[in-house]
Amino acid sequence: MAKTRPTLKDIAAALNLSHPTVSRALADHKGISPETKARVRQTAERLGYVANSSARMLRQGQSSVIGLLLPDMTNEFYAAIAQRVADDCSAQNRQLVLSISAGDSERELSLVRALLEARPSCVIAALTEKPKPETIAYLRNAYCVQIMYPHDELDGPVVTVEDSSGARIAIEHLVKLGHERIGFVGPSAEFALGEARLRGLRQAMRAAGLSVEEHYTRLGPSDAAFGYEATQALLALRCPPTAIYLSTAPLSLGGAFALNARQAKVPGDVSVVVAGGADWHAIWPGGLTSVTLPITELADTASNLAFQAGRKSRAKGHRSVCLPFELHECASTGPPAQRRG
Amino acid sequence: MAKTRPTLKDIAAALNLSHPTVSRALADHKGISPETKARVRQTAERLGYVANSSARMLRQGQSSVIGLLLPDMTNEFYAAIAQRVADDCSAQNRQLVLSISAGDSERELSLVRALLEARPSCVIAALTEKPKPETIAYLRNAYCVQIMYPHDELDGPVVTVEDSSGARIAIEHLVKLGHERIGFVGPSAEFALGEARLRGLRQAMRAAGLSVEEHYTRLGPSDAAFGYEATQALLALRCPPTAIYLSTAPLSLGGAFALNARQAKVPGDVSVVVAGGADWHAIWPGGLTSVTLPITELADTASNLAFQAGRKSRAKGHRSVCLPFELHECASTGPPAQRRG
DNA sequence: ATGAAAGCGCTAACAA
DNA sequence: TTGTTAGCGCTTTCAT
Repeated sequence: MAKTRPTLKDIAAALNLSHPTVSRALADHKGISPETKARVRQTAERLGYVANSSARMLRQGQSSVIGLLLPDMTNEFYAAIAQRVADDCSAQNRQLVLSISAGDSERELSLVRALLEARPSCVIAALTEKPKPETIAYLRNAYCVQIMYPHDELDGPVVTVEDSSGARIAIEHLVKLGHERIGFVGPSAEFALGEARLRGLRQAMRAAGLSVEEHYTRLGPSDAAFGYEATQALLALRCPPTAIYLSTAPLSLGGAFALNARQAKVPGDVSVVVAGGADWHAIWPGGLTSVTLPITELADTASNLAFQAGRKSRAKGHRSVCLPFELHECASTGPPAQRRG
Repeated sequence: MAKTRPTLKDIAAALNLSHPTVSRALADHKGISPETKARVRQTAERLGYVANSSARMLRQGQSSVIGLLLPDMTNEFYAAIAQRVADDCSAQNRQLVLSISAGDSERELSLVRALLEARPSCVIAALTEKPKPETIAYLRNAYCVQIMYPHDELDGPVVTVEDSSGARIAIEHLVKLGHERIGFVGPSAEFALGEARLRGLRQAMRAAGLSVEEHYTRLGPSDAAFGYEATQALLALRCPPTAIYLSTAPLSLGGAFALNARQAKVPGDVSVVVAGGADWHAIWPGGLTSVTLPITELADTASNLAFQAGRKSRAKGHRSVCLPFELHECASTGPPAQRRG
């Protein structure tokens, strides 16, 4: 049976003190004799006293809860965000309340409602694509840091990733190495994210003075099977690209299988830039050059904004941060092979 | 500014009612006129009323919080557990407070302490290998469901996975198909999990009347690089195994790369059983035969035990559940090729 | 240096 | 059907 835990009064009774004195002793207030503090702490320890955050919250009018609303934990990206935010919270003695919307705006509404019952000092939210108006209304009366794809009718701090920068960084890197025939495997515009990434590709290619060739650009669902198939197709072309950019993590894995199956020399036959950092990159000696989401920085930025809730500083215009992707140069990219003839 | 939200009194004042009446109306108690209920609900809606769970908890002496303590969210297995438990919680209108110990028992202690401040009705915990005695002491006075690798000094419900069953199921499946030369790639006993899985292999082989051949058994770190290397080595043997069991998810991925690189026909040249379910299995037409952790069942079992907290039913001896792995037959396993000569 | 009293928002017992 | 009262555990005045 989960026995009811001891309260301040229990400690007070054990020491013939009043419970406010015990409270002040534990909070290390000045004006309590060191000796009393020591006795109180000792007794608290002995009784297994743990403060009741509900009572504290009720009294103080503010809780130590940070709400985190994410669409999906099976996505390694969001899982990494959750991990980092959890780390940040524990470092600041904050409670993390986690809600998973599964991309369902109806569910998101009920989760937000439930979350607000805990009166979180801040909600860090990656909202669904089309949140219900009620959800926005609820969040408007709370302090909310939006991440990833912000809903613009909700003001407050926003931490996003500059979506087009992934392609730009990858392409710039390849162009600098001398590549001109660059293959691109990405999510098609019908799927989430597709459009922005494709736009990034076009911008980067234009900036490099290259044109986006139809047959070098393979768009489809962002899964390993398509990455495999599309990369196979690119490698099988009569005049294959000298470099390939695989623009999402699942596509990268599929693409890696394709390279492997063809026993393509990397970067001898073809240079490769993949998306995301993963364990299996180590299979290639020297690793794979990759473009990654700035997960740690994103999570830390959001956490810090969250922890500022309640301070005056945030009254001055909501800070918005837009982080670029990061390039990690490894052994899978190099100059293109000399053309024959 | 996160304005202070309206309270029951605000609603009561707006309608010339007493706040307990409003409370009962919102809780749909009988003995309140339907008309009043309607008016109250409407006004609550209009004012954006959201209950204060701290006040409710303080009054009722029990919260709707479920604590979830996990070692690592970047591990896809734990991420999937978190996802499912979060789903279960939202279905039951419970709050999920997440804590990540990172395998650090010191940190685990401070997280448990912080968690208990919220007076969770239950803590679902995958404890570190050697929890601090204080951690155990704290949890002893709470209702705690342990998952995965339980600490036996802490009583209460336990939900585990029958570690040796993965190998048993895989081997039995292969033996039934007629295989005798079976390769095994697994985590060595020095690494966590290693021992139990290896024991599972030995049991299964013995049960099948087969002996564990030294050169068919490759043990090392549970990562893709080792899986790749070990599988390559198995395939390169003069007399290679006719089937291979890759016993963890990262090893499976590495092994898949090796099969691919050698252009091994699966299951023609070699049958393969992998561990875990993943997107990339779809690259093989018909998929890969796999042995998976019963993630959903494990999470649901833990959640249900958690939701029972406070009921009398749990007084009767702590229910312990030990779930077996699951076999998913796909196209990567078949009878061994005919021996030559 | 310590105690007494009040009140945060809610619900449950009792009264009307 | 509704109102009154009390109290959960804590912190914060204010008094001693």
